Amino acid sequence: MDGLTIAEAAQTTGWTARMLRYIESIGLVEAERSESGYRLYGPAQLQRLRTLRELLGEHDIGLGEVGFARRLRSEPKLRAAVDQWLSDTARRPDDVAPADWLRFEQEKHQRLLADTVIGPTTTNKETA
Amino acid sequence: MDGLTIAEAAQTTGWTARMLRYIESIGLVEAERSESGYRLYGPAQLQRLRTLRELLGEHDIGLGEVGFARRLRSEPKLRAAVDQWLSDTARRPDDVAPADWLRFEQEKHQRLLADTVIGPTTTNKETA
DNA sequence: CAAACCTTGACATGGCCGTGGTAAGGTCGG
DNA sequence: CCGACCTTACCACGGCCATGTCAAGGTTTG
Repeated sequence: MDGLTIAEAAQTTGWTARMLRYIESIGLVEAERSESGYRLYGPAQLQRLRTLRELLGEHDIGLGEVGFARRLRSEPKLRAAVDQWLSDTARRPDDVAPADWLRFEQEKHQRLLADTVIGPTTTNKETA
Repeated sequence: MDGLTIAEAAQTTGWTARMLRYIESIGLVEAERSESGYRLYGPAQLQRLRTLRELLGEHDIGLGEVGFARRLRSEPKLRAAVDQWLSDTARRPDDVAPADWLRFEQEKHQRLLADTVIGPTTTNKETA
């Protein structure tokens, strides 16, 4: 059998055994398994665990964010959607609404209200 | 004054006024302000809010993740660090540890134990 | 001016995250 | 064979996230 057991790996990397299991459960750094099911950490994993620790320490992020970054890279569709939304920051749909979009939106607003006017005070009390 | 008020914007976009404020507080979609401080949503913001809603609905992510994605793009240092860690997935430091890294690590382990041996049972009871 | 809107700020909730602990049971090494 | 280790599964707890709700006070408008 080659590779450190989970407790040994925990010690050399600075995590706890518990966290090593957790880290594995969220898809970052998974260990090999011995025939009987014991986790075995090789040099690659150990290094990875150490750098992960550094990563979290230096920047203000958590395991969750790293996991999300991983999703971003493994799900190109998601990546594309998010990226597009982010770059869309200042794009105004002039082409869609000619000039008086405002009145348009407000009229729609009125229409919506009209449809909902059933309550007493008619007060627009957070009509969610 | 041009632009929808927060309640109007909430209605046409499907969010609640509360959430519009929250979304602004975390840096996504911020509205203009009238002289007296009222939030004013223009067509660009409205569109953005709608697409944001779609984004969250279609993929399984939350406002937090979008915020993080934004950080990734605005903090190149962070981006680089995370990206590097992620791509590092299978890189083994053969160059660092010649061949018997295992024994090396295990000896270090022993040394650590030796230094800590003070308790009674010496049991390696999760020596964290 | 009064009603209905807006502002910020604070408190409250339910759910998930990171973590620890423990129990029931298999494995390994002297 | 026994003690120390490993496994999974569960419960627990504090913290933060996403929301709601309310209070105190300004603004807009019929």
